Amino acid sequence: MTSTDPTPPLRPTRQRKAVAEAMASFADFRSAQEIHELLGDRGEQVGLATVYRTLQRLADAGEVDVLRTEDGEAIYRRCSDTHHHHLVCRSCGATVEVEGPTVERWTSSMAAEHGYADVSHTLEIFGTCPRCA
Amino acid sequence: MTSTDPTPPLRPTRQRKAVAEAMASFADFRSAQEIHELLGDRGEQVGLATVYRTLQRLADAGEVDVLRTEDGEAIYRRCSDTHHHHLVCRSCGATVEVEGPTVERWTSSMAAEHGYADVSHTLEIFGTCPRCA
DNA sequence: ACCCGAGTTGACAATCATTCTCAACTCGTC
DNA sequence: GACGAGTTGAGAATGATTGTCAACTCGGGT
Repeated sequence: MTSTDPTPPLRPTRQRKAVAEAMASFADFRSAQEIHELLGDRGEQVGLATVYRTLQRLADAGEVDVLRTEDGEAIYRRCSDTHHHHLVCRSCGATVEVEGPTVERWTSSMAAEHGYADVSHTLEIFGTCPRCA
Repeated sequence: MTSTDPTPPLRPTRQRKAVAEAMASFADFRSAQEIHELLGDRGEQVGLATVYRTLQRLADAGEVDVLRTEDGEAIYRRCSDTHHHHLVCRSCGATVEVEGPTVERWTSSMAAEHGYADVSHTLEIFGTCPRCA
């Protein structure tokens, strides 16, 4: 293997910083297009393609969570670095990160019971938050 | 209420039967396009738009499950009528329906803890099935 | 300061799944 | 056998996302 293939250099460009800042400025899930728009409002001119590329990197790096709306659109949100799930308000989008050993254990045992290995899972909870109730 | 608005008439057309049969012929998740193709192979000529429409009806009626692949494509599968989740093989797509009060309870309590009402959730488990291991 | 190559960017074209449009068609019924 | 509502299909339209590629920017030498 000739490939040491270290972390390929990542440059802190104006655009990347702008996206990172934008992501830090809201707590719910937003679509790439919305984020792009938000950048425009802030006066930070960033190409849509770049927004997509950057969000993808961030997602790969585990710095943002990606979800799919009912109609298949990808939405993003900054997140903590530990494994967790989301409790999302159907009406206003307010999001709470939740976690706990219960589900983790349950999914593992279900998988084991059927002989599945290398298990991972996705779990999202939707509801109406107290403020929207 | 003037609206008795009963089940709007649903006609058992050749196309709808064909799709229903097709859905019964496989046990994993397939995309609308794949299902359309499968119909073609079977000699049942059905328009793509109709396949989409029919799948949507079936999904609304709860007769098929819909999932989103990593890249946002919708995939369908016939399912039992009770609430359940899926254990899907990442490599061959083999699917097992799983259910249990544990998760249901966990999600409810999490929601309650944060004051969320009207809760629903989605949960999918991915892994490598025994045959693909 | 200046040069250079690799990593980046952006405008725009290209993809691709899904939905829309609407005239022609089919069912079950009268 | 005719009627009207529900259906269908071909193709256009939509909309998110990705690809293309020439121009640009960074940071490390020199």
